[in-house]
Amino acid sequence: MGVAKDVSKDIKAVLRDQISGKLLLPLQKIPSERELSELFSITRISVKSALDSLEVEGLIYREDRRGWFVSPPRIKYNPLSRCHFHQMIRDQQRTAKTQLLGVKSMMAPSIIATLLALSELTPIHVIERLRYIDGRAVLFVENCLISHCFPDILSEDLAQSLTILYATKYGFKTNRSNFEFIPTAAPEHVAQALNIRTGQQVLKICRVNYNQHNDIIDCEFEYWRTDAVMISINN
Amino acid sequence: MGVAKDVSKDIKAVLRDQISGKLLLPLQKIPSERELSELFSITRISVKSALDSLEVEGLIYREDRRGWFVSPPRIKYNPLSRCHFHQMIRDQQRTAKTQLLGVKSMMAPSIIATLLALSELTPIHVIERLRYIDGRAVLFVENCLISHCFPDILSEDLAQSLTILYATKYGFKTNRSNFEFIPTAAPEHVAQALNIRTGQQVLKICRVNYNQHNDIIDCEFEYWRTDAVMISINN
DNA sequence: AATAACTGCTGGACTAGTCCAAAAACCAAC
DNA sequence: GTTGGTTTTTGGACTAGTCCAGCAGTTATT
Repeated sequence: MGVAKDVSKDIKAVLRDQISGKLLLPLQKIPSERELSELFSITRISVKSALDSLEVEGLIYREDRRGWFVSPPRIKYNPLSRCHFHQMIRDQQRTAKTQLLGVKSMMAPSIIATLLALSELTPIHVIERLRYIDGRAVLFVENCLISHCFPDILSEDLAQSLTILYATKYGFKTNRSNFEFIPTAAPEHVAQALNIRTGQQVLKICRVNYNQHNDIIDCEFEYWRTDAVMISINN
Repeated sequence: MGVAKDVSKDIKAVLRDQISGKLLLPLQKIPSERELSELFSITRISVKSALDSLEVEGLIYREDRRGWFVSPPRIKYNPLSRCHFHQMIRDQQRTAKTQLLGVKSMMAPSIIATLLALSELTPIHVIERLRYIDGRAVLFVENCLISHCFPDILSEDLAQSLTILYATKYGFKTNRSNFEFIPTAAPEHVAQALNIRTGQQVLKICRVNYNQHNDIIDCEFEYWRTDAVMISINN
């Protein structure tokens, strides 16, 4: 889309300034597109364009038909630390919440089968969850578990940390993981859950987990709102 | 921007299909926005919106006033492997090129000083380079070196690997590094170099390098075209 | 043969609207 | 007090154009 250059340079600079100057605080609402277009005497399309650009930058985010809001600071995600979601968020003085969206049991589709190194028709469980930080839905997670490794797991509370559940109920420790971080667009079902537009940018993380015997136990697809996270690695 | 929903769903699906079906090949040009708008009987704005969305997905990219093109496969970037850029690209059967954009010598601004753990006014060299994969500019790099650690470095060929230069000329080995990966928008000078629009999404990588004595020797800012790369970690 | 000027094509930026659907606020009826 | 419509507000999607600037290829000039 027309990305802000001349007319919208103004409004971008003003908003950026207001945000960095703490006049607009995290989670606070920004005036509506129509208001801004009147304030700056430009079309709503140009306003949208400027807001889009600030959104890419990670300064603001939109909620469908609710308005635009200032983004809170990014969470630091260290893939090398064996720390589960709630712990990580708590360590950064933020509050976390997990909501179970649904569970499906099915035969592993080919992409998943390849990732999990399954050679033939194998049943898997797919657990879909939505994670919140400070009350805002920022992460959609899809876990694919090899069913026979986790008998009876569906009767457990799946809103808790799966890593902990693996350890306590099955004696599995996540020994190592393979990660892939891919900036891409949100697929339909993810966009819907995160309340963003289909095709909007997200950070996709594909993760394959190995237990202490070096067996693959599950894989995970995470979709983060890009303004909510940064990857941090110290080695 | 209006992200593709109804009218533009069509055009998105068609292009996606043509690309995955290899009817449109990497680096190949897509029909112009005006042509597409006639072909699908929709406005150019709607076409733009659909193309924008495919761009976010990483399937296509634009070149200013030249047209839209199909993205080649992403490069896998493993931050834990001590492998320099040209080596990494070669290992993936692609061709790399580095172009020196310029060198500045200055006092470290506060952000850099903090990163490099400098306590007082310290001169640094800033080396700006542009990296190409298969002839396409995909990576803008800014290296900030503490000047007194690298006497006379400016007389060297700076288009080669700095890691290698550090080792051969100064006996420095990059022992470990801290990384931060941040999906954000391209600043003005980066956008210009990469030939993308200001404010377009990029993957920003901040990296601080330590030598074998555990001293910070330099820091680096990388800005990747998001469709050109994925981060891959195995541990 | 080299260079400068022209020209068409491309995306960039923008104006001025319209219609729609979801969310939220409001208000009246129960 | 709660429920259930109605109205208002908000962003989503779209139409139908305009003008501009950079790129590339051609043509005319030197």
